[in-house]
Amino acid sequence: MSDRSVVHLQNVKESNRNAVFHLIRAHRPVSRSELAKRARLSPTTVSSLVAELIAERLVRETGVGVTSTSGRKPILLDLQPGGRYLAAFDVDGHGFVSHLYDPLFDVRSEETVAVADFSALGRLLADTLARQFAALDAAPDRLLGVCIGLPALLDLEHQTVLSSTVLPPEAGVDFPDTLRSAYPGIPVLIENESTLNAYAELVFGAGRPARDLVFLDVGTGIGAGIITGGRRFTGSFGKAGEVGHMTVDLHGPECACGNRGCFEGMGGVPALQRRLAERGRVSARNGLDAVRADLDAGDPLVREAVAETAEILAAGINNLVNLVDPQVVVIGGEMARLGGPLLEGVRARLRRIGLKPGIDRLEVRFSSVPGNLVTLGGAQVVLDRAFGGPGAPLG
Amino acid sequence: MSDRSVVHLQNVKESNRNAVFHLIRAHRPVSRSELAKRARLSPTTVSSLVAELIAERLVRETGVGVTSTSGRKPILLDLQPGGRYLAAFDVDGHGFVSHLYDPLFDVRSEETVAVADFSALGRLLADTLARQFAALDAAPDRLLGVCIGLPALLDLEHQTVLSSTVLPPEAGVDFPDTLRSAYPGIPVLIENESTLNAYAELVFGAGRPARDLVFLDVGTGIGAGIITGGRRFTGSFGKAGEVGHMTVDLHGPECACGNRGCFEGMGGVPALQRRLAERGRVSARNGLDAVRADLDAGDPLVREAVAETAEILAAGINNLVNLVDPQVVVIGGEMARLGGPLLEGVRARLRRIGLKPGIDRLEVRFSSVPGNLVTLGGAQVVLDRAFGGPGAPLG
DNA sequence: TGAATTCATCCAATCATTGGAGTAATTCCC
DNA sequence: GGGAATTACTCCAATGATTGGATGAATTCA
Repeated sequence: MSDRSVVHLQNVKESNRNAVFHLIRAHRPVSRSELAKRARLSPTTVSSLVAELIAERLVRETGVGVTSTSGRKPILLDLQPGGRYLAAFDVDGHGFVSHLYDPLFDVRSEETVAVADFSALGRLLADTLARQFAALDAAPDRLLGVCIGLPALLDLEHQTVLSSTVLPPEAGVDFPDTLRSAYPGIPVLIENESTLNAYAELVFGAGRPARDLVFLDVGTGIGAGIITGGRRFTGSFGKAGEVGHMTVDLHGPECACGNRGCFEGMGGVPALQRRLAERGRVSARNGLDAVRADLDAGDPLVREAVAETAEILAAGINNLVNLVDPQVVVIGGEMARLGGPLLEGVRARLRRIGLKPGIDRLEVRFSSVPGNLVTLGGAQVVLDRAFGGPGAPLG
Repeated sequence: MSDRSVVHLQNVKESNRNAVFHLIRAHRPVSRSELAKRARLSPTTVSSLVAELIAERLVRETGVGVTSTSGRKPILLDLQPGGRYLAAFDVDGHGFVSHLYDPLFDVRSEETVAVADFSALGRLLADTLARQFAALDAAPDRLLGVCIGLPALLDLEHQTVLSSTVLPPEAGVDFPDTLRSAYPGIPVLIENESTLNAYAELVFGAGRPARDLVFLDVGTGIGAGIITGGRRFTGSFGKAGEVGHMTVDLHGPECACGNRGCFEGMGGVPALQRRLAERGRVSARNGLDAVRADLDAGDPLVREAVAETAEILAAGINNLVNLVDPQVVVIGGEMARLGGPLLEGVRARLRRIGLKPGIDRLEVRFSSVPGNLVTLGGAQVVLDRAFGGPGAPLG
């Protein structure tokens, strides 16, 4: 660890190449000369680094730009669509989605696979990826890396799966290694699903750019993905964000975990359905769309039940805000289907109970990113790994 | 921000010089040859960097070592005691302590100042420092930096004081600037007191080294200092760790903040005194030493009251553990005077309510660092700033 | 006493960035 | 329309930092 900070000369070039890549991504299309100014590198250096990026199929020249004054027009550089690929899987208890992105984050290939036998998960992931590459008529050395998004407890330092309550037990913990041996030399990363949700919202989400963000996944259970200082944060044992069993009511109802007044026991979807049932408003379907309809129709008893849930959620959010102090909290999961009425309830309650004046600067919203948050976040993780993004190091 | 990652050639040397400094600090006394192996730098480079460090009075040759086998004996390098200084203040509502450390973290000068007129705080800090340097007969260019530890809300990005409920209002927010103009060119940093407590425990604390740690200051109020991934964490608005008003009991007693069942309202010292009073066990003195005595004497009613407090504390700690997932939680503040009986109560309760198996790996203890945690942490912050430690960058 | 070993330094070479000269392309202005 | 000015990019020699190999110094072992 202590020798991490040592800079070996060959790293300098790589580091600057990555910096130039990030600058192109952030300001595309952009000229060499502008890159030199932004990076504070000499034009010579930028030219040579750009030449490398072009040779690696990451960047291309894309025409000429305009100058506000006189002088030669700049050659604009942009990322090369379809030049290299970022693979990301979104795995759940039923199967997985595989997305192949290019560095522009356009989906170049998509496949959804229902898994019957999870003991073959590793092979299925590898085969799917191979199929997708074959369909694109691209060589696998065009792959920059793979990220597997998982609803599981992970040891990120050793990149191993510890356990999961969502995946069938026969999935085991070796499937990332199966993928690794199928693609030797290509980084295969694993990351927690909630964390990827949060990361995708941070990187691709609307609103002002944030460095600290919490994604709250409210469904049957409640889990959180946490970003602090622009980095994915998973805690020392990989279980940061396991907020479901945070105590919000010492004398509340008993939870399956043995404690009382757990956040997910009182704020999750089952608790809402219980509140609806108590009021004689049972929604037969599992989904909450019917509840949303009742809500919009103005049913006062349904409103009451949702308002109670909003209060619980606000209390839990307030707890995590007092601890993590993010700029943005994103609410996702099944509960988000309740839409505006729920969100407004949470916001109003938060304004009442939160610490002033910080609470007024907090942004609480639903997801604003189109597409699959897990694979988007996963692709960004792969990009970070390849080009030294904020969450990279370690390697 | 994006041009941060660019490596300019002159940074390479500085970065490696810093790496060598850290290695000397970590493995002292140590030879050039061993440094080269550890840093994976060539012997030549190490020699030249060490020569610079010696010229800067940071390092000195300190004799010869032994080789397990044959061969020339190595010249051992060590930090130079009293060569350069790290200044750190611990400011509270009554005055401040000033400590001058050397890079070995030996206190070279200590002064305690009671402040009558806080509007002159900046000048008092500067004068105290000048007096200390004069007494040491050292030039102020030997100062590597200053850190002011404050019980206040801070904007660390702009290094400004936002507000404080502990400091008298006449202290204002400009006193760091007064110090800055008194010592031009010397970095004057500010940092939150709780965060420094946590940082000092992380860096100097006993037990296995941790990368994620929470320091819980339990007194009249409850505040937390948080370290994640070895970095001081203060959140986006500087208020991370304001756990005092975390809800632990939605139907609990009303708090001054307007909510019910706040952590500090139920787990702080006043709540304990209330519990004692309810049982006819009033400790007249403010301090908890008398309570500790009753506890040790085996008074069952006092034990009961302390056990209740331990349960509340465990619930709050469990909440923050589920969110931040640290390896270590350190309990400090007035409440720590209750010693073992309280700690055991908290641990036992945590084992019952915490998520398995993670909770069994969590270490909960009192402070294990002798000396002033705030100035120790502050001195480390100054060192980080000067030599690119984990929490440094930005500059 | 000599061979082997380890530590540290000197020196020429290497790698990456830099500054300046040189070329290319475009606008301004006469 | 053509020259001056301006901006973009590239070639080339120079600079700064690290490196590898040779050299010298100090020590142990046989």
